[in-house]
Amino acid sequence: MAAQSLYEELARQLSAIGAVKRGLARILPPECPGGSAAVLTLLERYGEMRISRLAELLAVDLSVTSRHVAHVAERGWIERSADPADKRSRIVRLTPAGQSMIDDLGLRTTEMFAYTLKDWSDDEVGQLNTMLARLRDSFGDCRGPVRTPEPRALRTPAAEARTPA
Amino acid sequence: MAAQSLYEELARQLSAIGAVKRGLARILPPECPGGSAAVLTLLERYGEMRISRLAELLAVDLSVTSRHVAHVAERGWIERSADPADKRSRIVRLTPAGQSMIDDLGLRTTEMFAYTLKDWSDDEVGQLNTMLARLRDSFGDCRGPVRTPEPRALRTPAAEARTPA
DNA sequence: TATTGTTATACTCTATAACTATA
DNA sequence: TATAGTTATAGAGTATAACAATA
Repeated sequence: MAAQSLYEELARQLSAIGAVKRGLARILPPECPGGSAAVLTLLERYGEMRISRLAELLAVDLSVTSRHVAHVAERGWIERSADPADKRSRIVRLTPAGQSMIDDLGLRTTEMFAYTLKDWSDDEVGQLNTMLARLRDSFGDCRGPVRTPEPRALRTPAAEARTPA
Repeated sequence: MAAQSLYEELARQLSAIGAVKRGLARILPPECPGGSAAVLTLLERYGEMRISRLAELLAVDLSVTSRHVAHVAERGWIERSADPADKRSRIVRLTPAGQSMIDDLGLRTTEMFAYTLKDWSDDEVGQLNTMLARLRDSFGDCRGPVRTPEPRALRTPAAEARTPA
């Protein structure tokens, strides 16, 4: 629990951090926009998974994830196979071409940050990563029909959406 | 200059922080989406200014800023007056109604963060703010046709956009 | 009846380009 | 010729709702 001015400043910082995200997006290959890159990166990190799990990790709606997955699959970077345990589900898995794309993405990202963050130490970048991860965690997903009709109503809602496991 | 894995992790964190931004956007009044809120907030913080300066502070294109400004002006939250020093420019200024909206935004934001970040200390929120500001600063704007063909070209650009006071 | 995934539709934010009016 | 601002157009990302197939 911090002071109001700190919260308002945080809101400003988050709003402005979009410029950094756009800078990062600008170095991506035209065929592989941000949503596609996010899908590939998560599959590399966590291995094959169902699309619904991908949606949880991306923290976006399943419908959005389905579109990203379709885009990536059309380019041969992933495979979708039936889930033997549940015929409604499909398992998504990286292909060698997808791995190549990920390697390319890693090179681009690293080059960008190596230049822009050249005066940051490992420890400082690590701290930022840690705090961003904690922010996401604290924020949970906070989705669902909250809509803040009267701000006080915010106290109750959907913390349940954050217990996936 | 940090390790590659830290940079890739940072890219992931930035990608995922979108969920937090969307959570924040979800509590805004329907008439006042994120772009409008950003305009109002900057005018409160830095006072009246030209639209081009607003664009620098928002770190988006002037055309985008023009649209946000038009949206906000239509609702009576700001006034646009001619700049006596340069007839091409227009000076943008908050109205009392705009100030009221800002107060409402501040309440919503604070209530949201007070709930989601209730286990963060003032110092921790402050540290996150500081690091985000530094990240933006290090990143500069990195817009324009750089495309990082040779990173050294990046050294020159607009750090002047960040000397508001 | 609930869940997985797909698709259609709509909205926000953004950039580029073309245009005007000044400088 | 260059800059400030506007507008039109296009693209990426997202959410909601309706739907099909399966649980």
